[in-house]
Amino acid sequence: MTINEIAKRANVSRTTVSRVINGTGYVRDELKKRVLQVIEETGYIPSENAKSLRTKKTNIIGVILPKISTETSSRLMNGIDQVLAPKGYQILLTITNQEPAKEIDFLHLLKGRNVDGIILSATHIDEPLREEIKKLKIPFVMVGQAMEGTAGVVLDDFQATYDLVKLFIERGHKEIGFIGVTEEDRAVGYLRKLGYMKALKDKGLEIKHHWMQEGNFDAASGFQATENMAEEGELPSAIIAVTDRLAIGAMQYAKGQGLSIPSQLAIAGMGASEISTYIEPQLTTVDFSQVDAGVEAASILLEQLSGQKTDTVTVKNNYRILVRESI
Amino acid sequence: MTINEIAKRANVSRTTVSRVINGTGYVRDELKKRVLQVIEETGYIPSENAKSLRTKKTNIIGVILPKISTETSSRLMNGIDQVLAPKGYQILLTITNQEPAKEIDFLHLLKGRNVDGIILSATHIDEPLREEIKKLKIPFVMVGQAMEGTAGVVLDDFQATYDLVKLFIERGHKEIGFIGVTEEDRAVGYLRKLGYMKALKDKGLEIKHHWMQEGNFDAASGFQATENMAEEGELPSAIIAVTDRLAIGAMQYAKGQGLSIPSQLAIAGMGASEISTYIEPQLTTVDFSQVDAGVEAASILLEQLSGQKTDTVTVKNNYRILVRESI
DNA sequence: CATTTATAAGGAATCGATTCCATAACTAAC
DNA sequence: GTTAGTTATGGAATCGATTCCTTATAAATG
Repeated sequence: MTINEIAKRANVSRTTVSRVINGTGYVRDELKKRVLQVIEETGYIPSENAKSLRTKKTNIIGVILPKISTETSSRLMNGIDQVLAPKGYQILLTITNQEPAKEIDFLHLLKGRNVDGIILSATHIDEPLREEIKKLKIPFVMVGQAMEGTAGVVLDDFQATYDLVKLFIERGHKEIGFIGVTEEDRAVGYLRKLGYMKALKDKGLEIKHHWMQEGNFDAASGFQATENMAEEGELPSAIIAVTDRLAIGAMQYAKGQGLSIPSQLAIAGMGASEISTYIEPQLTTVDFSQVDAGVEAASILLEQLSGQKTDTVTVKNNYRILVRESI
Repeated sequence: MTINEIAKRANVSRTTVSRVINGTGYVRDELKKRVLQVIEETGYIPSENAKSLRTKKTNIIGVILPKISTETSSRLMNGIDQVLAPKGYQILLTITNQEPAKEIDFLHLLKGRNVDGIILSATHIDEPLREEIKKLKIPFVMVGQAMEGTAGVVLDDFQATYDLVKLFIERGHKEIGFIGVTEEDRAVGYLRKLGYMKALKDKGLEIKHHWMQEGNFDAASGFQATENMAEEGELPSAIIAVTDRLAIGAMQYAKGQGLSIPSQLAIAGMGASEISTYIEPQLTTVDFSQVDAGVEAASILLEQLSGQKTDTVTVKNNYRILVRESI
């Protein structure tokens, strides 16, 4: 079924059919009825493809995510969709599975698909990627990472960690351990570590090497990291982990050793995962409100789409420390 | 930048440029080089849009999900993407937010976008939807729900629940409570309840009315449901909840009452959520392997895409009961 | 009554690709 | 030396819509 077919059946020109569908221009009531009738009968659905070839608007937004099965990503998507769907935009989803090269591939691919805009959730960002982004020339918003001259929503990983450490210090802790991840992950690995170190330094506390451990992203490595701390010297009185899962691993270790939380070992995570509310004791964590970040990113994109110059807007998304039983 | 522009700059016809890009037909090496050079210089990316208008293939698969921020959905997406991405397909994602009317809207929308195929994860399915699916005429796979004459991947909610109850009975339990959800959710609400009741009946156990409670999808309602059981009579010796969160609510109630799990109250959930492994005691649950379901659904779709007649294939996805500390 | 102006509808160009068809030159075969 | 096959290229149609332009009638204005 094409517009030509409809035109023929309704005995009008395809121009008229187009007018009826889009409600533009003048069409006699009688013809309009006839056309609508035929459309109804045939179940005709206009080809968005052909339409957007002519109008140069696809109503599709490309989204590039590092992973899909994480609370971070799905919350972000949730926020993005909340804003985009009511405006009639669909989401073309691409997932890099953390492979850096794919980010550039997908940028090309999305451009080739003539998407109206792109939202990129990047875990790291290097020079080639920066280059590609600069030559994009279509509405673009980056989330999770800042980039000069590009609109973005950043989560203040540095400050959040800083504040979390400060909270511990204000509560009297002087020995604060840290379980991080690889610095290749700029936000979670690098910036959070920096926030931790800066806070200790500012408050005149010693940074002990064995109190800084590194895990990957699962609970087992949080357990291991805590064990390492204990074996390489004394356990601190408090531990901050850069993800909730790592924190839960630390909790498991503490429980296994018969240490009471928080009196003998205070523990905090980051990310406000669902688990953090169900674990016992309930885990203190930082909520980066990823949903809001998605909403914000999509909103900025919509502004760009409507022609406003918001290229260099960088919004810092709010975080909240959720103080719960574990500290 | 269009193919015409490239043709002009390379001083060849657009036909030749097309041949170079697609590696079809005959092109002199010299010309090929010249064209590639120009493409490189200009950063030209062919319009998939124009391409698919002509070729009638978009390499896009539409996916309709009830929600995005659930482990079920993101696991499913994970599986789908694993299969589709390597084959060069992109995913156009639409989210109904549980609004039934949107399923039909999105079906139309996706068809209008000329997607090559559609995967629908439906929570319920009524006559209008059935009608729409029948007139689709493009490769289509349904997951989570079976439908006559349509390819699909189903999770055997009935049998899984049946088996879970059977397991309890084999372990000596004679008083088994059930926390369900609204029957409007056919799989989680209706089928699981049926499985529970059938198992009790088959084993000659009494179905006590107050042992069958209904919650929504959060832990609080699981807590509430368990409290109701206790207040309306005696607590059973075991409780099966249709989601892990409900089960966790039940656990919270039990802990609050000083009941030891599993000796005084055995508890099992369903869904194999991440939390289930971290909660204490670790929750016994049913893993429906949603990732596999996604893989399976995408694979069936690929078969249809390659022209095979797999319209009526319905694959039952395997489930596994994960026996852990809570029973 | 002549001349705008609003209403109404269609013809044809256009968007950016692919692909069928025609043509030409060169090589190989009988 | 004609015929057939291979290599090489471009012209033009096509996909399914939108939109500019033209034309025709009817109503309104001076």
